Amino acid sequence: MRVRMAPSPTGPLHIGTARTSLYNYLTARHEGGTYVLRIEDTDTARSTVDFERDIIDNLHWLGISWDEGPQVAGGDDVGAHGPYRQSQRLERYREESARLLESGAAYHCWCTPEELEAVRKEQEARKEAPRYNRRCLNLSDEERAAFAAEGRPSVIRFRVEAEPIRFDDLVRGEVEFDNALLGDFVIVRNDGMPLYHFVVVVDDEAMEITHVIRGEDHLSNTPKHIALIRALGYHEPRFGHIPLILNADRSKMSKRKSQTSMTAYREEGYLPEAMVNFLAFLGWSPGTEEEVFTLDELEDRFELSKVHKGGAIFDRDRLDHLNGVYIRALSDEQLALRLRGWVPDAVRDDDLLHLVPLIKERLVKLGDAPSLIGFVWEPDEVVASWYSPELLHPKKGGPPEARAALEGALRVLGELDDADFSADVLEQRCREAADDLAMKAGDFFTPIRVAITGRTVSPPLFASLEMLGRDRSLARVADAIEKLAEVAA
RNA sequence: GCCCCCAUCGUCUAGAGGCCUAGGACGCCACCCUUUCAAGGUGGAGAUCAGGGGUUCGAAUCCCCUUGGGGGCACCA
Repeated sequence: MRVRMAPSPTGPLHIGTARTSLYNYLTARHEGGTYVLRIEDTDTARSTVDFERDIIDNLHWLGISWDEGPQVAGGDDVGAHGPYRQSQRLERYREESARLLESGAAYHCWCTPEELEAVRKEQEARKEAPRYNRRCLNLSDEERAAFAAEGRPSVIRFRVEAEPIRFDDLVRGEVEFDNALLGDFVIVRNDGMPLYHFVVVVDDEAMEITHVIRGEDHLSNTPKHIALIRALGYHEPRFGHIPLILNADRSKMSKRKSQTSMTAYREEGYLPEAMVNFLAFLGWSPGTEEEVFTLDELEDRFELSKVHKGGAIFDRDRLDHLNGVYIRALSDEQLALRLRGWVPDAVRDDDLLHLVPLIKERLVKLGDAPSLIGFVWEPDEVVASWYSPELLHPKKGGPPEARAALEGALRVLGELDDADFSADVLEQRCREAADDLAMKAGDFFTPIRVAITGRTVSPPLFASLEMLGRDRSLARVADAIEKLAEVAA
């Protein structure tokens, strides 16, 4: 079995492309097949090497690897079926279109876009299917020669036979189309660049692809491909059309309505293993109630035959949940390592490691870390700017209660030396202080929490104090008291 | 407009004729734990299986129709 993914570098890696790539990858691995990456860059106007890099890097990031094709953006090919970039295969396409021309399966067409548009309008007015009227197929030799002599550029059209096309789709079963409804479509543009439907067929043959697994949006294009395959005398691969990933309104997932670029999710701090797990379950399930799977396990369990037919909405809540599951499953050391990019360089590795237990179970995405523990490395003024004096008030209480708690804290913290400034001791002393003041523990802690972290929601208070250290903690409590006073004045 | 595909809680899904008075997960709501928030635990609301016809002793599961949704019909991929 040989399968492939064929992204077009006309944009960053799309969630849908990633999922299709994943399904291909899993199928190849599960069946012991070969996986090929082909870059479909015939749209020279929109393709860039930067997009190619985004696609390849993100695929690697997800843990998807391939046996043939470029491994690095702009890099050399690996594999015996290259080149793997369509822009480097132009000669082959030219030869194959020449064969089609010669056999009469394709013909030159000189119609201008304006002429085509006029015909289309007429057909619409008559409620006919809009398709090419074959004017150029029926040209006399003299007319043809005249156009050619004129030097007018021409496209090459494939002559579609009026016949039913039937195939057994790997996920949908028997599907039948009537090619009599199809018009003769263009396979080579008038500037000589071959078009998608044509190159995809040429390449799949050249790369000996046996199973074409792609999005359902290609289902109705398949009869075109099969017609082309037959005209060229190629081997017909099996086709499998997987369901689409949908926007919240059930339309095909799009940039307009959803965040579709993998890079964006990566930058928010989703883990690749969570993304893979999530994507795999959008349209597939093992048929059991298990739902947390590593890539390895997916390779083992994935079966194309269990892929669904209906589309699935991309549900961020579910992704978030899974991401949390994977984050919590990481060791402190592993999580600290992953967090490195989200935390300032000034924060030392061993400090970061100590911070990890404070946030591990409240992290949804890695990118949430700064808002949770930023108070540790941000300067006092910055943290103070995060809150207004009213936030210092305990739930049931106002400025007097806040002041009492903060002054109590100032005294308690001041009594401890650096060696005793640990979460355990801190908690014990603060509880005693709360008792002395006849305050509920929670009411006593709230003003301190806000003074220290700048927020009403934070990691556990005493561990936070310990991380901050005696001097900075005292300074922040003092700042808070001052802030309270300013309002009173 | 034409062609094709699809249809189980809000969402992802289990379900391949009797195990289904439809199960799980996310989300939501309560309660417990608790210094906040999470995490965790317990419980709950939530689907007449889109609707209607068949087939069958028996249908979420098979067939047909309707409805709804989606995709495709480019000198984009």
